[in-house]
Amino acid sequence: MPELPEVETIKNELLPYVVGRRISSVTLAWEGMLQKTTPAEFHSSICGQRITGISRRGKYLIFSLDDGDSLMIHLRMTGALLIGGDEPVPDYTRAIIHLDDSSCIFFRDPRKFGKMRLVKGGDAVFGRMGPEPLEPDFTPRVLAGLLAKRKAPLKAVLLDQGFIAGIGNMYADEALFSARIHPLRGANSLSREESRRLHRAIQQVLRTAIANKGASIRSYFRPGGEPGTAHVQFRVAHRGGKPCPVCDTPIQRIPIRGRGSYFCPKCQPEL
DNA sequence: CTATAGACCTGACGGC
DNA sequence: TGCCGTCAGGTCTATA
Repeated sequence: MPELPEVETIKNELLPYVVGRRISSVTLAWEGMLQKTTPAEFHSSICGQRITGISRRGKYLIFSLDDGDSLMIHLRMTGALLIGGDEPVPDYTRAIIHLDDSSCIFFRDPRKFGKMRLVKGGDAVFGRMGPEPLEPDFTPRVLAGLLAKRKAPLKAVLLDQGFIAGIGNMYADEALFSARIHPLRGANSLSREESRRLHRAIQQVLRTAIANKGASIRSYFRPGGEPGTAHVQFRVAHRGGKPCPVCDTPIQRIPIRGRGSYFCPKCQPEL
């Protein structure tokens, strides 16, 4: 499932294929993926525009278009953007963005959770969104300040995009393991030392995953169709019942806020 | 303001 | 073999 490292990889690998290309048309196989736009409005706005760049904010991809509009794409759980030529359309393709060199981008999404939105002029609009965890302004001090304001379980807080942008279920678990902190700890209960460890763990886990081109734990594929390899290094995420790589204790799985949360009960003690 | 529950979706999987 | 229930989780919306 695409989180920050996966979306970053998709952006990086899509970029050389689409920058400078003009969008000739868009085929919508599932109109429910459009947000705040009718299909007619969407088509008339997007067709003919040239793609000048792609950026990422949290888990959003933003395609910049040459008359100042932005195409925002969120892949949610099972979305993928695949570079296509004249091969048959992949299963579960919900939209096809046709480009002027007769290539295209397939928006494949088995569960239909993914969203597209065209924003006219100005900056792309997001909901409440916290700092980018890999930007220089995300300092240990900033994280400590944010944590102090929240008393919900740390796991729930890390998944809140208004707290930090881009972290999802897998990387929240990996970061908490790396920092040796239990996922149910109240966010405002961390010591200065623990908060510093968490800051370091978040950055290290995300950077490593980007270097490995993302984690293909379920339906994530890179634009060329290849999987990523970040999941090979996962130490707790989706490893329920398997031995902890540090102490051999079986990895536990508990639901927190409706999400499966994996951790080592010995390396991440409750108190 | 924070916190939480439900809705959106459908493939995969276990039990009978 | 097939049917059915349950689970997976990112984000938006509604409610306390």
